Amino acid sequence: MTQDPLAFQVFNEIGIIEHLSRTMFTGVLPSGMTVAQFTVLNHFIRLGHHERSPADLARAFQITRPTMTSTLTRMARAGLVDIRTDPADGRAKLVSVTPKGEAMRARCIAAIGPLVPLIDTAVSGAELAALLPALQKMRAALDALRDPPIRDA
Amino acid sequence: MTQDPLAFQVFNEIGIIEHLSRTMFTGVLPSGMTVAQFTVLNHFIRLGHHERSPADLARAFQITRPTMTSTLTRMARAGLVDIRTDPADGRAKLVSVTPKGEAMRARCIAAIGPLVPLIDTAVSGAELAALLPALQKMRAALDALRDPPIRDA
DNA sequence: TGTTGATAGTTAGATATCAAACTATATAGC
DNA sequence: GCTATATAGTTTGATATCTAACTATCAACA
Repeated sequence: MTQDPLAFQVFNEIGIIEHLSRTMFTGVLPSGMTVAQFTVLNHFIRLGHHERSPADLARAFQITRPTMTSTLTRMARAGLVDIRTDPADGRAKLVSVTPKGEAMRARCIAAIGPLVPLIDTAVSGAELAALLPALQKMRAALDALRDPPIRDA
Repeated sequence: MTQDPLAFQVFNEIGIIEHLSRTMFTGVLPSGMTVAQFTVLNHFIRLGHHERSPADLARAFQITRPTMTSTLTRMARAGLVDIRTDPADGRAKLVSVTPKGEAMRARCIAAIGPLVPLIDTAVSGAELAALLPALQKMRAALDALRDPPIRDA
């Protein structure tokens, strides 16, 4: 039962929590919305970005470019983002959030809000506060483990 | 930047760590193997189970039955598991790991082994030890948040 | 015994994700 | 200027995952 290295036990718990929280979030998001798409919308608005290239976004989220192409294509089809070719670089494109995308992000935030008190009943603020710095440190350490250190976007 | 509720920041870090660790694991697994399939093999062998129904497995991993059907179908096709109809229940099936499946599990364990010292350079054992109980508690609390409390298989 | 509701498994269709391979454009070096 | 390498984006084909809907079987109960 506990024959696993400590690290694997930790990763296992993290995997389960990730799965539970993702399911919880997805369940309350507006129909058709996904965590991945919300994350893109949220990234722009939280950081005040206007335009970003798909490659920038892929790096920021640590996903591959093909994955980003896929998600952005769907988001553009749904009218949540605009994509134009970068006038300064023929290879690149520039993505921006449409008003519809901003409205969708607001709807998602509103939908997620009620989860906070629910989570508070399950996990105390003190526990979360204690966990956060340890997780941040671990994330940074694992991040640095990968071959080419990548800077955030 | 830090306008998110504490819980969301924690979930965000957990999501990133999950992604990094999954990528790391998948990268060293034998070609064609996935974390999901390894998890099934490991579940049987670690717990000493002989036969389990797909529904049992789905419950144990907190995934839906269709997902389990999909993964088991591929595993059976690859010769890693055997699936037979349950003689005692016409609806159910019984899954067992084949010798080939056991060998594959051993190969995966061997492949994952070298990751341990690598991870140790990034995260100290003390940090992991401190994290584990907090994560276990959080996982249990989130688990209990879901509607019908489900007991482990 | 026969109907009703619960459970098991599957199929269909969707999204996110990856690796591999490909095209197009930029940049560096000679 | 030209070639070689690097970077951006896409396409293809695979897996895992979900929800919705469907079939089959079991179990409970009137």
